[in-house]
Amino acid sequence: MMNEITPLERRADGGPGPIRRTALHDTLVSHLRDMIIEGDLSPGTRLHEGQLGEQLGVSRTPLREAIKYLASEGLVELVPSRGAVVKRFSAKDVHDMLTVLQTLEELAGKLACEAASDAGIAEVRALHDEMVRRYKVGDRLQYYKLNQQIHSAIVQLAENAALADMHAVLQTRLKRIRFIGHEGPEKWAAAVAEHDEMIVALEARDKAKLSEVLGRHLMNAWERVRASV
Amino acid sequence: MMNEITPLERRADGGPGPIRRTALHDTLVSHLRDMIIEGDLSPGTRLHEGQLGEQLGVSRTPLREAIKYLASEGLVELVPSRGAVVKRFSAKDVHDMLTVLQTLEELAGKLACEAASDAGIAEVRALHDEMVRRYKVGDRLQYYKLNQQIHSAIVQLAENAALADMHAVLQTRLKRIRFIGHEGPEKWAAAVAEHDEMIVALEARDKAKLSEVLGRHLMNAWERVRASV
DNA sequence: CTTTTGTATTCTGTATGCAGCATTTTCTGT
DNA sequence: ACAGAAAATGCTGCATACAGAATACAAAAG
Repeated sequence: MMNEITPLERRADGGPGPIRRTALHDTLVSHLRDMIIEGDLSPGTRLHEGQLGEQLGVSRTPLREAIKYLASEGLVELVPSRGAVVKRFSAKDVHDMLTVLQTLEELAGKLACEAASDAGIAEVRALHDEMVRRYKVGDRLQYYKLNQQIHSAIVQLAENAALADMHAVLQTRLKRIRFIGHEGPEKWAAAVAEHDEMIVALEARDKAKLSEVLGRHLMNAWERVRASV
Repeated sequence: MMNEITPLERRADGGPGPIRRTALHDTLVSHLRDMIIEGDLSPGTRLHEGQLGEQLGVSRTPLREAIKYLASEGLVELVPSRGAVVKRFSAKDVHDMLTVLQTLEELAGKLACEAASDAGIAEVRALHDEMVRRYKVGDRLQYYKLNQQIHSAIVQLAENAALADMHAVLQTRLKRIRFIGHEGPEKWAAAVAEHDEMIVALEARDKAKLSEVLGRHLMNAWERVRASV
């Protein structure tokens, strides 16, 4: 990754077309979040208000507001009188997050089997098939993205906003890690196999099974990334 | 509740003594959070930047930053071009939150039995005894506060930062509700009895038992508050 | 050469000002 | 009197400006 830092798309210019005048706050938050996740802002980096604001083409005020938002999300840390730094996660932190994520997904699995519509399940199946396709081609990036989407989709099926919130926060915090985690072929194959079990269990609405597989999947996730943390 | 809205303590004056120049941001966040929890700012209320800032004796800038922080925490909702309003929770929202909280506390119970020091457990016991004392006297407010503290303390014993974070967010969101929930004598007695089971299980480091009791306790919590939501 | 202290610069924290959007009030035509 | 339009008001969103804290640097003392 390590992209150049680019100014935000603002479309404040009189360009034609439907002006997506999305609130700057949201845009900034997403942008910064992505920069952190993708490693443009690595852990420990100080978020320099003046400099960063200039690079993004935004004044300090909305930038500071976005930083505060991300601080509450746990991606950056606020140091009094010294600004904000990108939070650094220890191996234990990652393990802890995965432990909680595991519990949440087990719950999501149970709830999803009860609450999901057939159409919803079909959508997850579609994502799954697409992911397997990417796996066979060896497209790691798209594989990862679809992988995340599937987990999020299952959580969505649970129809529990609080659960979705908590899951999203942890998943975001972990994205930076998972993004890096490059497992070998055999572990990758194992992960795909687990996903296969997942989708089958979901389609069968087998609560216990789905919950178990999701839990196991995340336990193994730790094994897969522990080396790189 | 419904206190007067008071200006923040700032100690910017040249008063003697160790100046607790705690960052204004943190102070503001806590203050606003409390105002929301205690009902000074009820759900649906618009957070008027100018007015509120004047009442608190703070300019709009830091106030806006604090609001953004609380938005990420889920206590307020940001409406583009129309500011922020205190988030309103439906009965389903509360139920969903309790469901997740239940799962998290079950996990916390298991981890606490493994990780807790004897001293840590003793502290929880002390809180528990104090709570029972308050119960017998009928001091509802202190009872509630100690109740919350005990749950938080058990989560702390689990030594899992991510778990503590998620738990804190949900507990904060729910505080507003629980604060209101005034159960009758018999339900109150039942709750205390459950707490008794909890502390015994914790002292015995009985993972399964503690987890089970915590889960049951929160299921019952829903029964206790559902009427008032 | 190392350490310390005073100064200068840089950055954060807070306040204020201005422009644009939303809403409400008022004016006008029927 | 009533409906619609236009003006006016109030508020948010963003930018800028100023003050205080922290850091970096440099000069002087040991």
